[in-house]
Amino acid sequence: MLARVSSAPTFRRLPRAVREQQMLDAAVKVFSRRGFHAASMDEIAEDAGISKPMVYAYLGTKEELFVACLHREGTRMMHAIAGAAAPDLPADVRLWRGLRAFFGFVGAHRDGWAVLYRQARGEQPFAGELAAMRARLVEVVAGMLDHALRTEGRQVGETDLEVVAYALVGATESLADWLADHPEADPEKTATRMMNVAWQGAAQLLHGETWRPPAV
Amino acid sequence: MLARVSSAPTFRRLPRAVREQQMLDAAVKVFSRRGFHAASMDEIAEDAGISKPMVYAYLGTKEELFVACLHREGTRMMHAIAGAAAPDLPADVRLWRGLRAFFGFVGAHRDGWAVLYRQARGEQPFAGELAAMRARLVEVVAGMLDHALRTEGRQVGETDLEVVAYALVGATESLADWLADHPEADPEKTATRMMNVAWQGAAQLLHGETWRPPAV
Amino acid sequence: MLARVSSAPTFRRLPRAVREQQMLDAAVKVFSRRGFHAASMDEIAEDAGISKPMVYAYLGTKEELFVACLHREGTRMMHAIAGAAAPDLPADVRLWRGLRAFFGFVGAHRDGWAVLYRQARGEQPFAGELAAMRARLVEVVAGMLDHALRTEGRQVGETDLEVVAYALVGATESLADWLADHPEADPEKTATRMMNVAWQGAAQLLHGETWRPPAV
Amino acid sequence: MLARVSSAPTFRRLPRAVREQQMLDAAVKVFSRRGFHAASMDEIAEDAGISKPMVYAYLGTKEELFVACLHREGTRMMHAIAGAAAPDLPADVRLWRGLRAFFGFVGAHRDGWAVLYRQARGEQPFAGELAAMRARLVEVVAGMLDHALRTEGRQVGETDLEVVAYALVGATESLADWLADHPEADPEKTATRMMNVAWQGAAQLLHGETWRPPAV
DNA sequence: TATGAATGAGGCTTCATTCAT
DNA sequence: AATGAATGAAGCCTCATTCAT
Repeated sequence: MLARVSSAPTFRRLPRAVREQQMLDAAVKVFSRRGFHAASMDEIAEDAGISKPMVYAYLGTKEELFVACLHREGTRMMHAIAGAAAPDLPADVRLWRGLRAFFGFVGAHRDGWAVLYRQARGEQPFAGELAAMRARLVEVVAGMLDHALRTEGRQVGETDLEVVAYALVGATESLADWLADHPEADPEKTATRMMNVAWQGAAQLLHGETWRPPAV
Repeated sequence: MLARVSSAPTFRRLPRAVREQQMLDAAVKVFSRRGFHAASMDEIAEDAGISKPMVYAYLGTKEELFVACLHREGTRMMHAIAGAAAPDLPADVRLWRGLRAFFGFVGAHRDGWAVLYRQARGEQPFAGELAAMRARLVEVVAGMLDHALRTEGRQVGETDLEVVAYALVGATESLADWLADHPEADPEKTATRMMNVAWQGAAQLLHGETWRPPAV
Repeated sequence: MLARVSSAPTFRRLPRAVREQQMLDAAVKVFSRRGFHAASMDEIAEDAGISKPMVYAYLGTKEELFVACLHREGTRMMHAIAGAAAPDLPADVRLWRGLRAFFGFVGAHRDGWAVLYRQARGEQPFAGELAAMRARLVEVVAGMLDHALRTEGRQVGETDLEVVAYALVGATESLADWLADHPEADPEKTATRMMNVAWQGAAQLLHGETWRPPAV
Repeated sequence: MLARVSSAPTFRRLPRAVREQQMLDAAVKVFSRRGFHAASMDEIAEDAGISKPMVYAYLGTKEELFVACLHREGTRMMHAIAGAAAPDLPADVRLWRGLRAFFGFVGAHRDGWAVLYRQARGEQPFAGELAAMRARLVEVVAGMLDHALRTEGRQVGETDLEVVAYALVGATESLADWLADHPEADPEKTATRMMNVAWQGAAQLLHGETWRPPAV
């Protein structure tokens, strides 16, 4: 009987950290392609090249897995932004760099982050995770606006600030969606457009030029 | 477990149109509360006080039912807006009235429209339906901007227009979400805030004050 | 083309009440044969000649199904006993008739009740249901003892009564197990034996002949 | 989800006998708390502070492990009883001491033996093991009764003896259950009560006072 | 000796959808 | 017109058990 030739390095039995990343890669891919509900744990496991029980052992429930995806991708995005927009720069520069980094990230992960994020908005169980992420963003943006306002010697109610920040974040998310749907679009150009809308609008507010509803 | 329920003495043999509205009411309610996937045809039928086969006979598949909901609620909203913002008014007045009507509608259907809409964004099968609705909105907004621009003797590339309109619509949707989540918030005030962001930003654009990325 | 001959009465589409009994019959059979855990819903459904979803629709979870079995069989047994031991008879006659009815029932359902009951004692989720049933029995027995004692002009502490009743019930259950495992054994004879142990022991107690631990 | 735990700095490389006892301790604990099926090898291994393959290497299959638990605890109990009830004592003294030792043991291992035993009664695979243990007990009790009968110059059929012994053992088990469920109860008092029921009842039988079913 | 990595198999449960009355 | 009865299909999750280091 011929000796069994040792098979080429098939890379079985990898350490946990590696497998976890493989799983998350697969999960992001499948969740993005199919959506949370239509995605099946079977497909994710198969795509990760591993058996289902391992996915459960390492990353838990389908929901927990989705949250883990959100977490990893969200953290990556946050890092990309934070690395670009240092807190000691002037507000407009920070905003611009932040936006550019954001759209750059989204553009580079067109089938990862943006789609994932879009899925999450509609599914109740992820409200918490998402709210936290968006809250961090809103807070940052509101902080920038507030800082700029104070520099101009002005001040605005907290709710006003929050709502405006919310609108800006919403507009940005909306453009991110748009970008994800238009593979040929240029992230930087999109960032510029958003900057135009955002900054010009905000600039007016900063200068006290408030629009008021006409007397009906 | 299917409980044995004594059938309620409801009115049988209603005309089809009435029954359909009852079903849609129930469907909107259940879809909003549970989300598309978590909603079950059983619950919808029960909530409508009717048997499942009737739902299928009248409104088809679960997906078709959801689309029907989207359709009815979307149409109602469009009517509300269109009725408020006559096309012969000046752009700013139209925008204001449109926004006010929109947020008024969302505020009045906090658990209907906004939630439904949010659900739909994440589910692939409804991309088409939603894209159509948003496209109509974007088109209207872009038209308003374009009209105003031309009045000023200026003109902007089509993509630019679309993207800005997209941003405005996105910001508005975002605030609609916020409104849906804050039952105590005042729709009119929210509309005012949105108007501030939108109009001030747009106004700058209209006057040619474009922000440009700094030379890196 | 030949007309399709109407198939012989295959008895599809039976009313709910009938199907429920069929399911319970199958469930009792399978649970008894395999034990709660080893029993599979698949086998139960197949044995009942129906699809699994119907079982869930009518009788709920596996646990709920088991409880339903316990309930039905327990109730039947209680009826058998109650019908035999009228409350206006003297205590010894009641006890005798009750025991005879009990062992008769167990003997007639050797693969139903006794086995089911035995399964239930070990599984945590059914503690409640079982405790309730046994409590009813213990209460009845204790009542009989108490009644007899009072007739003799004597009285015993409540805990004493409960514990003695518990012991009698335990002995009875034990013999029921024995009977279930010995298909050839005669229920009536077993009842007589149990009566001997129980009544003679109780009789002594009734006459105040208490055993006391010797001085160590 | 398998949490990433830094391995505790336990003592490695213990002698086999020690490790086995650790495992059995853990197994008894987990089986008692969860029941045979709900107990997982994972939890047992973790509770024993050891990896799963070791459990399999030392004690085999889950079933074998359970049997090993039953064995160890049962043997301990038997020793406790045997040590207390020397075979050369009079029957009543033996019975009393045996019962006292038994309930003392159960009381001292409320969450070990009694619960384990209760689990085992319902699970088919352990019928054999349990039957053996109970048979030994029944035999001992029957022997005592027989011995006492012969002392009185009387004799009873073997089945009669077995059944009566079975009833006594059943009553005792039942009270053991009761004791396990009532942490505040006093084992010695429980033993006294059982002795009353058992001995009084048996005593009558020994004296030939047999109860007979009335001619119906 | 000791363990982290890995999986085959199988069970429970749910749901959209349709049939027969 | 209307519904109770019925199911095929599929998904999540868990677990006992073993391999390779």
